[in-house]
Amino acid sequence: MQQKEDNLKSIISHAKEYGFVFPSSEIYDGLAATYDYGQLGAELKNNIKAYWWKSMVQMHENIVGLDSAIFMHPTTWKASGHVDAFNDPLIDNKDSKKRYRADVLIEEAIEKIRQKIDKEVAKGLKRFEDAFNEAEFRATNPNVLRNVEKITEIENRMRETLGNNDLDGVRNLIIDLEIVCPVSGTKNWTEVRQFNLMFSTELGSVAGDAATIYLRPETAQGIFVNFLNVQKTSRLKIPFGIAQIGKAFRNEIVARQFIFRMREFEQMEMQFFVRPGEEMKWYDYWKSERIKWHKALGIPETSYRFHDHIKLAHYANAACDIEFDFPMGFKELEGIHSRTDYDLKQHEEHSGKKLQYFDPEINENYVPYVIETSIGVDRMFLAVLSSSLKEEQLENDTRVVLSLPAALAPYKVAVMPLTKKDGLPEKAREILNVLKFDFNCVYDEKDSAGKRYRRQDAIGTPYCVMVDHQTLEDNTVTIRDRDTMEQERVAIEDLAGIFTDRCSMKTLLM
RNA sequence: GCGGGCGUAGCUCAGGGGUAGAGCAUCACCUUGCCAAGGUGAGGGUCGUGAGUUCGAAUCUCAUCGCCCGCUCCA
Repeated sequence: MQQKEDNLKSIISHAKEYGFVFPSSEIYDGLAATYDYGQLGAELKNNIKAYWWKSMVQMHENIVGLDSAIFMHPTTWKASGHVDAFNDPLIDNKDSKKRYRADVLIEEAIEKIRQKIDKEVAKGLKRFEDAFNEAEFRATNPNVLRNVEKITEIENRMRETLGNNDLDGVRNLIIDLEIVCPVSGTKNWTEVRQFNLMFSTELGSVAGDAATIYLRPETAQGIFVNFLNVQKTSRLKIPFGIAQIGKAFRNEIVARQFIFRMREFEQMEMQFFVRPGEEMKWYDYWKSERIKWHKALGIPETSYRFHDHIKLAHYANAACDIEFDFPMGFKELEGIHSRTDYDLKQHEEHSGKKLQYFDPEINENYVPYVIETSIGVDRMFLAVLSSSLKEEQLENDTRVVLSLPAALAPYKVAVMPLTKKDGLPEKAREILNVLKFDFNCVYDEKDSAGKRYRRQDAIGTPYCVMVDHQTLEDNTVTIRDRDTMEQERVAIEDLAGIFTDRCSMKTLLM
């Protein structure tokens, strides 16, 4: 574990030192669990997304892309179940360690007062028997009135504090009511925390006139609400898929472990619509497709494993994760879920619109079933980065090398002149100016050749082109390989072809 | 949320009441010219932030923010 801890630490500092990932707003001491991608991180992240997009959208005739808005109609989240499932103010009792819904505790306290009133009424009934007028008693008895007033006051406070999201107010109410934990019997309460996974904001700039809307907690719903739009305009027939890459936001209680769990993160999701009854076939298909996508990167296969869900979410009839061996152990990298027709049916119900497909093959209308593949871009980034960063023992020293899959590397080629004179820099720039149309290249002429190689090793550049004196004579250069450290001499005119063969996405997709 | 550890230069860290340090990195010049760490010089830190104690705080105290780990939570 110590080893693992050190691994994550060294990844974090390497990521910062070379401009992959910075703590966000660092000059203001940072913002919890928020990170910015630096100059190299942005390249790597873009390449990861490009690999996914190419493989999912452009390599499949029956999958198309989508880019839906982060803001969605609030009813979307009612339909998806997110509003109800994650909207509770919770409070913990420090002694019993039990967690309660704050509003339920208060309501129970109100209920107790109600019972007091009922007792009072029962007492009155006993006393006056037949002459008892309950309505009048309730309207006049001082004890009852006092308790009714108390309830009204509590209810007002509860409505006000919960409505304003005034969690301290909710806690004060619990303290004032002297509510005790049913288990421990103590009043040793934590703060009240709003366990709503969704971030909310207001649409419309006029206060009071504004509607609360949410930042999407998953990109999937943008696909579901556009299901018919896409299907009708694309002429796609079931089975077909809609893929999307985009930001999602979850107000996690504990966001941690570097970029593994952030409150703002990016997802790559694909929803595959199938005929009901055929979902398990496609579920298995996508399980094998997705693991293939990962394994094509050349990361050791032992770094991956499937984890089948035993307890299924309310919407799923089968689900598994692809787990990756991160520095902190095997954790979820991608989820593959058979979501049934739950989402589309929910949206039909809440919108009143039919979200069905007419299947000409069987001459039937139905709500399609859905297989979802959902992978976190940031997690994929961490997976690639952590599995690539190595310290290698050489004969007389060590080198830090980031053995990124060439197609994902920020720079594909570093072009460098052996010396800063004799026209070598000019020649090197000439080569770079041709290559840069097809490959992200970097130029470096400072320090010794060895040192420059090491610098490129540290940022994962797979190839270095060295321009030397022989270049001026016969238009050949050497290509130095990051992983083997070996060099080969090739003609300048062959460079583009060689790098295409070795660095393009095609190498991963074949 | 609880418990533990930590915060000093871009990175790794030393220092521990009396004017801010090292290695690497960066920049300039020289040297060398195919696997880093040759020479000379330079830049860079109000020691996470804020209060307090003190003649004096990076150092002691408190609070706060942030990071890492474990538990918890989430799925």
